[in-house]
Amino acid sequence: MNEKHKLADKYNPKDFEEKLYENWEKKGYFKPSNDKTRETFCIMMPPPNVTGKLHMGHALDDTIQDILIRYKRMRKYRTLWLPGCDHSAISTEMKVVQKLKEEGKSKQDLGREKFLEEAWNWTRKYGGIIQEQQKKLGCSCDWERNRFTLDEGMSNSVLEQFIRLYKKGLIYKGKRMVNWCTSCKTSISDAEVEYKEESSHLWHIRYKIVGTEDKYIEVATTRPETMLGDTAVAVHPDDERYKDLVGRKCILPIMNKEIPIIADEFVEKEFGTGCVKITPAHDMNDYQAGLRHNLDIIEVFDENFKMGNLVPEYKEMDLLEARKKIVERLDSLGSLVKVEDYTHNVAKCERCKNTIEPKISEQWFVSMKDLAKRAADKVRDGSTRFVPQRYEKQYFHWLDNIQDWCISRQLWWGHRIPAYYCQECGHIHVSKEKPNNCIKCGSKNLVQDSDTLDTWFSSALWPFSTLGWPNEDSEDYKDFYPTQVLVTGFDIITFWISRMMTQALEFTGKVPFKDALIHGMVRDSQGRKMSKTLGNGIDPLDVIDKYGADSLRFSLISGTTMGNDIRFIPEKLDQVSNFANKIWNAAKFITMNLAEDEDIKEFCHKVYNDKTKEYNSNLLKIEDKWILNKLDKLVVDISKNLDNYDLGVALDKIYSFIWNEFCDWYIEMVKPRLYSDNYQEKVAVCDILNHVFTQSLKLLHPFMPFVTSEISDKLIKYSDKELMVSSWPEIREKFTFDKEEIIVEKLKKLIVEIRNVRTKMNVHPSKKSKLLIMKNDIEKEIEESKGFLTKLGFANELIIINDEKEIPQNAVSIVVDDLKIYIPFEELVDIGEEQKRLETEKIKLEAEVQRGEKILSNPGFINKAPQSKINEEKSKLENYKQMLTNVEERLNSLKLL
RNA sequence: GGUCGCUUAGCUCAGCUGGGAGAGCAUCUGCCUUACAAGCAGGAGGUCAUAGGUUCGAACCCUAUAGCGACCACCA
Repeated sequence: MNEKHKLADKYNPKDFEEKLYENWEKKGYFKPSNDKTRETFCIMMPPPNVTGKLHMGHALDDTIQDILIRYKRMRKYRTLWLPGCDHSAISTEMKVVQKLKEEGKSKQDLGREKFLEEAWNWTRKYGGIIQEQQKKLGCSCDWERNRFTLDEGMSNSVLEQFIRLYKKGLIYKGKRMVNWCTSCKTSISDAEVEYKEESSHLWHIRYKIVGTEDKYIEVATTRPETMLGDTAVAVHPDDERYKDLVGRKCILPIMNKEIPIIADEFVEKEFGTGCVKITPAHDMNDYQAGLRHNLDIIEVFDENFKMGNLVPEYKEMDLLEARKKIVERLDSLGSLVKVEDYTHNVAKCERCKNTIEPKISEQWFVSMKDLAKRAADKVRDGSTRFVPQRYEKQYFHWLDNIQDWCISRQLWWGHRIPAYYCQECGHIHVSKEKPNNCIKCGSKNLVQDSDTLDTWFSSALWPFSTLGWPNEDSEDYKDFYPTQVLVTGFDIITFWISRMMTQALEFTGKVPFKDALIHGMVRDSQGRKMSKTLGNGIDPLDVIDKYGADSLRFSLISGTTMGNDIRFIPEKLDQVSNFANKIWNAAKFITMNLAEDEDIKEFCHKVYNDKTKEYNSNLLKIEDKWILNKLDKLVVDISKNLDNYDLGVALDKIYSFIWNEFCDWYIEMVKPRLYSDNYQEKVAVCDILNHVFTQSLKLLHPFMPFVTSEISDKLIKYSDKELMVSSWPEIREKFTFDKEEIIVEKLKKLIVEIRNVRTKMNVHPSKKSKLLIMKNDIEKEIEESKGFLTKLGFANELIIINDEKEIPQNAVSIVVDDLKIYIPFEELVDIGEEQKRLETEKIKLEAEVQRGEKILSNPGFINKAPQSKINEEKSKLENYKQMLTNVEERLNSLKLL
């Protein structure tokens, strides 16, 4: 026996998963085919953080992509799944800063050059861990095309992008109020801010109205320390309470300064006292109001967000401490009216969770309005499609309300902004290389902007920069762009999808992908987010280690719908293990029964002709035709599901085909032939078993690549192709064996009935009896199916009878449709029980008949339902009537006994 | 406040354009049947959140309500 045929005794994923992967990679199976006549199918992997580790979200994302890629590869598309990593500016920089801090050093101590060196070292050391983990998951991506957002090519794309946008006037520099992370010390975009509820207080402070002795205007604030920088108090223009105060002035306590009382629509009358203090330097709304009313902007804090020098007493004081002091002072001045408890949302940095402060600073922006409109239109006209469609609303909402995109970050790790400032005349040069002289004044004293670009600025180019853009003649770009589908979570529709769309349309004139496939979030078994703080995260690597990658993949896909969140239920893993084990055992059974090599070579592969794609009917028994027909239909179904991204449905179908049809029925049906003395028949059975099983494994392969390959590659002796590079089963338009399928389904029902009757009569399985079957127009098929009918019907003999006279007087009759079977009564133990059983059945059948008659007498149904439906109901009714008659007959015959 | 989603068996979820309620797990009964006890064969268990509407017919379409969740905006 050839070594290749041997499977291990038990399913143990550790024995083969890693080996298989290495082999696939070594053989170059992940690379796109060289056959350029084939249609291409390309997915860009959303680049994970280079510093990241694989979590369940990635596992889901990668599994979905791998399924699609493997499927299309087997469908003989020229598939490319391009992997890569993102330099993830803030989080990497944070980690390196942290490391330096532990060594007692700071970023500034090192200087930019050294720091970057340090960051690169760090990246090389810790980066790429995630890619090793993706390999464990079985991701069949082309590692030779692996990209990193900071590599040379990608950096060049980014420069090109910046310069082109700048020259077009779409990038500008401006002074704006931005979100400033006080810990990362950089601006961040709106999308990177998250809000957290905190309990605090609402301080009511009164400002004395100028020209009065004891009239005050009362404001409510959560940040009393900013009052030093107030430049106005605002009320709503329609607020009757304060109407006469508008235009007057009040006195800012502590500062003893007169500030105006203004009216502005943004004030909500119902909130607090209806009066707002305006601090343009430290609040987004106040800033806007300040611009509208031409107010002074007075900064209260210094650049480190300590108190500034407005009141020398507070200089460099911590903000919270200053708040305390100022409140005390206001209290002593009699300006503090009351303090309320209050919970409100505080802006936090998404990355470092520290406080965000609004800050006015000079930043680079991309003007988004026109770009956004184009991006939205391309989804509106269907060029790019969201799956599920409902997510396009989120996309539209974002783009229709777009703000300009702040792209500069005060970080070092990233793409440095290619802007050079002349130190003499201040002229800004934007170019890839540093110019030698200022084109305006000729000075050689040029200094590059110290800021870097937002991470998403480079990610926005991912679908085409990875393929060689801006070189539009590059082979990959020509071959694979635009890509087919982008797979990602709904959380980055705004961050990423919308930006890829805008940039792709601007630079390539095409949408970057046809479909945006959006999946949900993986949650814990109680539906909570997996998070470090809760400690409820499940490490996919642990799962792989314990259950194997296939099990993890299965548990993430089975029974789920695209776009909905997924609860990760550890118990599901047991289900998969059982399934894998089931397949494993089926494979063992088939290998075990395979005839010797020489004979196989002679006989096998006659049942299915690879070239004509036809079955050789002469060699097929009825049950073979049944399973083949089912298989053919399954192939069509699953292909359709996969094309529509209904992965969960597809997986569950193949699962139940393998288990419930192939294993539970077909293998059992075929056993008598397999154990028979007719050698030729035996080999034919092996051939069909082999065929059906390997075709099923192909269908399962995208979902569970390892176990299917291990089995198939060891089982299929006659194919040179390994499973992952073999062809998808033939998708047929017509099914050859519909008739046989129907007959076998009837026989199955019959067998189930026989077993039921026996069970109900407490007949032990080991007890065999005769079966008599009434001759009808499918006699030939019955004859053919004698083998399995006998085995599964617990019979020692099956006799076809022609005449009712041949029925033993005391026999149990079982009727399914037009099939009638009789079991001699002597084995039936308890007549009373049988009578009871039949009576219950009679009641059921009577109900069925009633129902059928009711429906068919419904004029609405008869007039409006489709004819096929009506016919269906009619034939059902006929069947039930027939069954009812039979039951009644049997009851009568029992009574005679 | 705006938008969207979810509510189906004890648990976790399917249910693909309206036509007799499904799977896995759990539970119960009977089986060590020579691939598999990680198994086989059966059973029980659901007013499909609630209330209306459309329809001959609704888990599915429409309208409201409730609970849960997400996203966006705002939160002085």
